[in-house]
Amino acid sequence: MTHVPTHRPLTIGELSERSGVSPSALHFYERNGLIEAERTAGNQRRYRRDTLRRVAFIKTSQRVGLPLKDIREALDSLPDGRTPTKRDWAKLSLRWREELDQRIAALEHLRNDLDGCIGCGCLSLKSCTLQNPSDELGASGAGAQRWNLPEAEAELPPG
Amino acid sequence: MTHVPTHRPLTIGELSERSGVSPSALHFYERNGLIEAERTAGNQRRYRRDTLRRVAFIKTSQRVGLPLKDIREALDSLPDGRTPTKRDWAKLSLRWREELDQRIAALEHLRNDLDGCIGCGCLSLKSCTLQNPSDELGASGAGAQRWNLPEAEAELPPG
DNA sequence: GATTGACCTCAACATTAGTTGAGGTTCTAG
DNA sequence: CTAGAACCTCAACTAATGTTGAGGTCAATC
Repeated sequence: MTHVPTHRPLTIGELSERSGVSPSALHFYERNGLIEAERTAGNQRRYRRDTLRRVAFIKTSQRVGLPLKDIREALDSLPDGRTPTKRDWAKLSLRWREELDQRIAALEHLRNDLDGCIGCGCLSLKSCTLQNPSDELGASGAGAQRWNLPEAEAELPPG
Repeated sequence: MTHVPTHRPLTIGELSERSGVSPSALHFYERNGLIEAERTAGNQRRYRRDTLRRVAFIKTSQRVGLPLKDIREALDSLPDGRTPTKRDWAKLSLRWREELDQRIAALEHLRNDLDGCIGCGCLSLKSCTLQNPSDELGASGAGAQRWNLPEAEAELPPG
């Protein structure tokens, strides 16, 4: 076996291949403060190996449905070691879990409404539950959620 | 009460107010073939009243997570009466339900994986379940919804 | 020392779902 | 008839999440 120094930093190609994230996306993450890299004398990126874990965290968070902005905040909130440790991950993943729970609950609620409306066909803007989602997510808690819901119910843009 | 003729077509302002969809969005839907309108002599839009139902259908479909493209296809697939009738709605809502089921299942799967990984902290790109999505959200991501945590106010630096 | 693949930056484009604004017209109430 | 609200079109912009390409440099190999 060739001796491959385990601590050698990763090139962008290596990080890309190992993480499954394209180089252009890695550039993008860097521009947006999600990851960082040292540079060689010739200005090429060299990633510390724990960047792999960082990228893994980003990917998982995206799967949960979080926008990069929030993921960045989460990462920024970590003690300055930055890349999530086991302990960090445990904490953050609990938060992610709550988000997931809410998301699932909202979809299940919608499914219920949908079931109630199949065969009804009213789709009434006034009375159909499906058309009046506001109480739904409001009731489901924290007031934190907001999807593409029609907040326009209250107000239309000023003429 | 003033006598308001029930069959008078709707102006865009009326449709907007009654549907909770902004005029600009209605324009947008029209440009994309989701709704249509007749015009007055002076070129203003007049919507048949069943457009309300059509817009309701669009909104609900969006809540399920479908992109407009798919919603348009569904509408286009209807017998030429176009705006979904009760019967149409029953058929389509069954399809929507399947969509929803899949989305929910995918999220639940993810939640399971997340639970399995809390405290594990590996986030290994090779072995962690979380890092190896089995075709879950990746495929169904067409209309993947994003939920914004409202407290997240920080901005990403300009691209 | 030349080649070649990997890398660099910067700008533009892609997609989805719209919003905003400028500049002009129509409709309706008084 | 006129004022003002509502409407029209068209273009440009927003936001998120990147991708693509042009033009040029670096690094490793023959």
